[in-house]
Amino acid sequence: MKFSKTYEPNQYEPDVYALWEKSGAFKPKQDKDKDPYTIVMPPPNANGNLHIGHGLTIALQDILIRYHRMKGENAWYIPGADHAGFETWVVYERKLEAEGKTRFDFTRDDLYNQVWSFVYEQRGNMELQIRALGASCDWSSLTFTLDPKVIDTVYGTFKKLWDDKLIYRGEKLVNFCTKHQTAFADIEVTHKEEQGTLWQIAYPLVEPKAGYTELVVSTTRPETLLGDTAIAVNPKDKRYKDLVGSMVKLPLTEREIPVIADEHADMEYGTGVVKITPAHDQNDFEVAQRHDLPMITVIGFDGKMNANAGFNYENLTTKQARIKVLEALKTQELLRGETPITHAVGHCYKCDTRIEPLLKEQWFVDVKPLAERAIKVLEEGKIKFHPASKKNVLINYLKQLKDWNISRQIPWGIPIPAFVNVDDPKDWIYDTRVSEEEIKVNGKTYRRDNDTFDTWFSSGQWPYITTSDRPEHYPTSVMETGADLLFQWVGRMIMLGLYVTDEIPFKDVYMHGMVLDEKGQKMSKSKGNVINPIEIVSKYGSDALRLGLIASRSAGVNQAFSTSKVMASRNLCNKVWNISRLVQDIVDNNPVDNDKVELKNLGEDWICEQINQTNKQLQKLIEHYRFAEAGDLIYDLIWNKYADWFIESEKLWKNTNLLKSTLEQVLKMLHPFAPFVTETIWQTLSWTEGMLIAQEWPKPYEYDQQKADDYAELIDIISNIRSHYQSIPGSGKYPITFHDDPLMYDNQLLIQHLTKAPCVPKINLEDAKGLHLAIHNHNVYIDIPKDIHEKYKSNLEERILKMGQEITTLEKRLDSPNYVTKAPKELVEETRKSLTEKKELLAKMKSELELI
RNA sequence: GGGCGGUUAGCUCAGUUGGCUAGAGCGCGUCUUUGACGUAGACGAGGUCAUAGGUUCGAAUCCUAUACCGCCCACCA
Repeated sequence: MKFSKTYEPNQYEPDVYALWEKSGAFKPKQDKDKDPYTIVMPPPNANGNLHIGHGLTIALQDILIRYHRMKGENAWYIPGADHAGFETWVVYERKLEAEGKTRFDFTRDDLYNQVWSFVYEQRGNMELQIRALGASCDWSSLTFTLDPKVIDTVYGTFKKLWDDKLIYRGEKLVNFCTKHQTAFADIEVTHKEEQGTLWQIAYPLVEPKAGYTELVVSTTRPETLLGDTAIAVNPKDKRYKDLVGSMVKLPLTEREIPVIADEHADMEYGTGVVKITPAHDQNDFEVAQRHDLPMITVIGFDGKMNANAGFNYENLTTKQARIKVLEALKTQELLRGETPITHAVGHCYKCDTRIEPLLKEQWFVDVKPLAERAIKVLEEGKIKFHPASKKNVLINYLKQLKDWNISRQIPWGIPIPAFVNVDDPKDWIYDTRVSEEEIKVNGKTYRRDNDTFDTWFSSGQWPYITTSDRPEHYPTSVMETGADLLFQWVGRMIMLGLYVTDEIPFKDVYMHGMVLDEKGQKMSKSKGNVINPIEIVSKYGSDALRLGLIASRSAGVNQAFSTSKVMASRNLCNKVWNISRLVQDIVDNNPVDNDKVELKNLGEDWICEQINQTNKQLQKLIEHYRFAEAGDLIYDLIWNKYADWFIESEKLWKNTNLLKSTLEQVLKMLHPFAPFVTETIWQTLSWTEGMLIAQEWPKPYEYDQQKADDYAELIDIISNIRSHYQSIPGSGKYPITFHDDPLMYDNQLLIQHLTKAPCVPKINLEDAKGLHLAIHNHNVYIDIPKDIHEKYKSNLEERILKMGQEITTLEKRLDSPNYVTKAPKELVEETRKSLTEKKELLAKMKSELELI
């Protein structure tokens, strides 16, 4: 293969990925002497396409995996696919709807099979996209969330919770979406601020008492009045003290309900009297439990009023019922007023339907003991969080966590392995024969629960399910996922991990923020501002997307996507490509018959120093999850050091073996960040063997520090000369002269080459003329004609002024006795040194000015 | 109501335990057919680090308050 003039990612990426996959490089080594390093990929929706957030996730995880693989660890990156219960179900149900069918036309098993084939058709897409992003994951260990081993483990956990009495079947208020016909966990409900109305309604006392004939309550949902079973006042409320125990007439009905005393009633709010509708309000439900009140359901699962609401209201939607109730109240002169309010209302996160709290029998996990254990390990710092602040956020969440409803009324998911006695609704048994609708046990007939598990109940067990074949990889090394999943996923993995395995599921948690659109807005299909990662890949290359995504991004912070960063990254890839092209060219034209790497020129020690420093720093940054800084660092090495100085210098020196060696090191260090271009180069270079992905992380060079420092001085000298060349009036370049300066003398050619000076002769001191530059301890002259020198005077004066200011600053600092005594010695010493140097420079510049 | 985060160059953002002249990319200006790269090279301009106090020899960094902007959680009827 030859190097083309520009790097065309599309031409190489698919082949390179195939090469890696075929070679088995993605499989973890089984070397017992090496540490395992494990990352479980958060399983993308098997049915969906990847979004830009996946691009970020995979970039971060793959950087870690490739780095640790090169460090010689047994790196294992485990891919997954999520059946995404509710998400996929919504998509499928829409499809059914389009075909004029509903879920009720089929049995659960039929539906399950249909969705299975539907997902199976789509699944390849997602996996291809993961490949396009360069994920070096072990495909042979891909786990689908409905694989038998997942279901087995989930059933085992359910049974263990059952036996430990941490699972119970309870009739409680659940968050119900009447459109999707399923319940949700609390965390899945989206709360939105809404404008509403607060109506004041009078409930007449059966027997007037203590000067009252009626009590006025406030409500935002008058239609639920039909299900009221009490009204409550605060026990400390003196106004109503004597009324507690009295009965009021429930408007629009024939019922009479009691006045009770409960803390829930807020004396400050409205009249201080609150209606209690236990079957349709979480607080009221709790009040009813305390006071043993009846619960009357007046809204059905279809979102319409039911028979309990009375024949006037039955079958009306809640909206219609509200209007009718208000009209009736008005007619009966029981409406006492209305005020507009803003309040938070729960909505279905998928279809935005208002969530209806309804009484329903469901399976609940008693989370308290699980949460307590999780809180303990978190407080002990056993799991490190990036960003660190997420730890306390999670602890606070776990402290107030309520019991977890794990039943979902959708067919697409893991069936709950529980059966109920057809003759005794309290008699539930655990059995995994979920494909049978009815089973017989001990002569009794049991009917299966048709519900499925909440997806997070199975995902919450992901780390130990996916690593079960190689237990040495559990606990996993790091859980990298989106910050939005802290509660619903990370928290549950910790709780369930501790409960089932007695171990933490992962040692570190790294949470990335959301990738916003270029304007900083959240991406959404409805806004039409979604960026497709695969489009970016085809336009700029996978490496460019990765580097662009990690740039300027820190843990947990939402940040805009930036095309300019992607382009800058694409340019870097092209730069490395061209560096390699040149190096290959030099190697071809300057063959050597050995492979001994020798440092022969100043800049060679310097580049070795720079590579070593970058290597050391890079490792530190990756290990601390500072990806953006790591990306910057390697960019800086390649572009500003390797290409701009070393390669430019090597055009003169042509140290073939060193060029080979340093290029290899640079490619290795860049590889975790830009795997495709670096591997493509590795495969194209004439002398490299094997695959870059499987190379060892580079070892530091030995070099001469003095020589490296000398070259750093040359860089300053050359930069200084270039800068002056630009600011000297006119565009002419003039000879650079010096006298008695070994560094200058030894590097005349280099200086000439890099400054494009016409010549760099050594002269006698008395012949020195023109512009005098004093850089470090070097006296350099730019031999400009006298008239131009005159014009240049103001420039010199400016520099003198600036230098004077710098000196004053340093002097002030050193004059302060506190600084001298309290600041670290080295720092003070450095300040002194710097002051002396600057003073010398100033003197030189002043004498220079006098000469003009 | 509770909690978390942000405010640094024209734009998007870095800046780890306080320490030398506060950085990057893009953008901007001037110059450049150099043995690879114009997706390039050289040079340069641009910041009172939101505001006000405080701690300190020293603050973008720590503390307090204020303003504005985001996000998350929450049953206010």
